[in-house]
Amino acid sequence: MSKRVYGQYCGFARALELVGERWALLIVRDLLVGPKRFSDLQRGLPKIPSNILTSRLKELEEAGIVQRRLQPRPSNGVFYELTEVGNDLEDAVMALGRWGAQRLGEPRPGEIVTEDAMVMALRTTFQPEAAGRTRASYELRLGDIVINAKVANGRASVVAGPLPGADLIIETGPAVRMLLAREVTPEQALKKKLVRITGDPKLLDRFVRMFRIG
Amino acid sequence: MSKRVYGQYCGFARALELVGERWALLIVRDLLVGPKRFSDLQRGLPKIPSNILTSRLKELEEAGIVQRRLQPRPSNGVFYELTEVGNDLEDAVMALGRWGAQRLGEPRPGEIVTEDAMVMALRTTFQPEAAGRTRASYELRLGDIVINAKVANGRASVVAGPLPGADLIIETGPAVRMLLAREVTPEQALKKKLVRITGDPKLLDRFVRMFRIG
DNA sequence: CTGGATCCCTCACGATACTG
DNA sequence: CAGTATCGTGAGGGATCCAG
Repeated sequence: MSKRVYGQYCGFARALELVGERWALLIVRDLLVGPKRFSDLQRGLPKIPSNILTSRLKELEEAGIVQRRLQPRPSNGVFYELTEVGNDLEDAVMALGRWGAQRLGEPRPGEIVTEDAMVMALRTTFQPEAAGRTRASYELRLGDIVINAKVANGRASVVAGPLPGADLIIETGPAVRMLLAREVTPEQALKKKLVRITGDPKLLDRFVRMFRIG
Repeated sequence: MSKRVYGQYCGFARALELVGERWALLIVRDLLVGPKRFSDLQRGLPKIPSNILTSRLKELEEAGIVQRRLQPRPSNGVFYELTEVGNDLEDAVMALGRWGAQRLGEPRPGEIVTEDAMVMALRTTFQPEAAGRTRASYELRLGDIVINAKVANGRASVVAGPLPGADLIIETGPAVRMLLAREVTPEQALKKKLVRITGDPKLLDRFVRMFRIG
């Protein structure tokens, strides 16, 4: 990493030296959702070669962004988690994600959706002002990916996994992007079967007001 | 660029595909300050090989982030400027710059400070809440780099160049980082001759309250 | 199974030189 | 000024192998 240097005394350049390498910020993105083991990261980043993952993790660890933790029992093994410094990258990751989401377009052949990406996408698109005093919980299903979001007090908590008792269950696919980007209305999306819901349709209206692209 | 792909249908991954290549975001950083010609960019990024600059500019243009403009007279030639899409990267650049500035430390041997980097650094560190109703103008000199900042209505306009009639002139060097990071107080900085001012010292206190790292 | 290490191959990157 | 041309290197990609 010491060779990949920009030669500028500048915070932004320094940031790129630390996390600008290929794959590095995607690893951070997944770790922002929660600690993970090596193989979890591989699953979330199917196209990363294992040697690259190894060296990125080592670099991120040396940079003080990630730390290894030996899990006791059960589930012995090594876990990787963000340090506080690493967690501070959240703002930057969300800002870039927000920008990218606006230019996402339709999925390209072979592109996959992962659980962590979806969690971060929802966190990224959350609009606190639009939430107001809303209090609602959602379970969002995309294929076999299930995540959930709880909105309260103008904040959203988005994590992986199902949420029994959610106010609304939304079943959808990659077309959910069109919904969040308001290229279709909730009505249209339901009619065109881009989404299927279990619960009060009004909660879907609220959802697209609180989580949106652009 | 089409080969350097992450295979994920995710806004953040898409963003990295568009601007994640080495040097790309540094070019964007400089263009956020204003349109530039090829040689201006080279001057601001002394370590970038010209062929790399060429191909990055081409990629950024194809991605709709940068546009070439043929300048009529005077100063015939090609100018590069950000499109609106490119300008929308400002939030992300500032967020990353803010993170990096906190881990900047002391300059490494051979590291340089450029005008554009300094302009963006000041924009990045501006804290609107701390500005309040302040109305002040500053000229900041680092070696032969001169930039200026005007603060009014809770907003700061930071651009390159001198500002005749500025309320305060601050002459300093890379040690300005310690000041913005509040590792030294303005008093100490003046006493240790890390900065020299022309104008009311109270304006320096205001300055470090409005522009700060961390 | 997890958590890597090792090998090889290729192409993108980087340095330098040169040109319309 | 605004780039090409050329060429060497090494990081990234992909497969395979191995230890606990």
